[in-house]
Amino acid sequence: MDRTETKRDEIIEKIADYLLVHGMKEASLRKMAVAAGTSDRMLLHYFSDKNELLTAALVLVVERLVGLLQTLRPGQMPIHLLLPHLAAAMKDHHVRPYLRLSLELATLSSGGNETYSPIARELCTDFFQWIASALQVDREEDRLPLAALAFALTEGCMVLDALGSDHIIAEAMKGIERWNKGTPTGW
Amino acid sequence: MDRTETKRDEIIEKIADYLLVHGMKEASLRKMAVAAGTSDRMLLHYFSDKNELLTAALVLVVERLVGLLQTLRPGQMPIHLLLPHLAAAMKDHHVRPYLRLSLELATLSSGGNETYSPIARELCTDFFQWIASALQVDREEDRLPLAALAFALTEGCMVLDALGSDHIIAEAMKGIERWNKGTPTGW
DNA sequence: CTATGCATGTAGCAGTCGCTACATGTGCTT
DNA sequence: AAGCACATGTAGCGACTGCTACATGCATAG
Repeated sequence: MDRTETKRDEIIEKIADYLLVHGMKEASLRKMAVAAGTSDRMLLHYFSDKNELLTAALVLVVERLVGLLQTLRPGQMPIHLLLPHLAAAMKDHHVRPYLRLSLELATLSSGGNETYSPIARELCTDFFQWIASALQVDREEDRLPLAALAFALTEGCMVLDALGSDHIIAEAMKGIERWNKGTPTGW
Repeated sequence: MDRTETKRDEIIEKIADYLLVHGMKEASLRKMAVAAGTSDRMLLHYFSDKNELLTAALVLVVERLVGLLQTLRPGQMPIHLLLPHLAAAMKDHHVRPYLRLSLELATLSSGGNETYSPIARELCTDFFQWIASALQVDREEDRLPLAALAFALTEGCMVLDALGSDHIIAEAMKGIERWNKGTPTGW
């Protein structure tokens, strides 16, 4: 492989590391250069601009997530068991950085920055597919709706977690139990 | 009231407007000064620093949200009806800015900035209480857990909305129907 | 050995940021 | 009318941002 290509890839790896730890907010060229063991000057030598660098690094982040989720693939389980499993995964220090980063990217999107929203969507789609594949359902037609439900709930818990509102998360988990014991009369 | 106090309050009102439209990312002293019809110089005359200004404005945002939610208080309804109601509220152009801002504040918190996390928590607590009060339950002990569940789900939908993943939101809504028709055998 | 091309360092530009020093104006009190 | 406190304008500092111009290295091909 081209020496230039190799160097590029090394840089991308280190920037991906950096982004997962420090997030987009800390991603200035100078800081990333230090993290990659080079200079801002060199980052712009290997990449045409900051945008291209970040895009390449975020694509790698997505690839890493896919790999990580494959190693974590749990046996299929019904949704009322899967949800607490997901809430726990949110705290897992392997998974958490990806969720934190996707939250940050979602916020950027929400703020009008459309640069990275395709990548952010892909991050989320991967999570979604993973949940869908881990879901045990009676009728196959229920898989996607219930997976979407579980995913939305997980994202919500992530926001609450970011706020440090752990007590609301705990209440929500109790809510799942109530829901599972579902008293159809009341609803 | 003190003239200074009056001027301060005027500024706070306009900054709150600005934050709800443009978010924290666009909240530089110079930009906010233009929005408030004054100069950055004057903002720092009425407030000791940017932090104090933003805190005051965000407190007002919280107060406004409380008022807004009171006017929107729907009749109590069971959770399977409330959830689509909440998903719709998320798109409402009165409510949406508050959700967007709380998402941004949550992301800031998640990134280590603890300056505004108390205010962000309060924003969320207010939403949570509002949902709890709008919930119709058989057993009073189910109110908080189910409200927390509904709230987490709403926050999750907000993230998906920020990403433009409307199709996943739609799936999640279908998932709620499935859940409501709950086939206990499968779960 | 020389020449060409890539790698890298140094320095700096133009912009934004939060914040401040200094001066001027303006209106109220005595 | 004089003086004083507050209001406001102008200008700028030092730090950071993305990015670039210019020069020097070094290595490999002819």
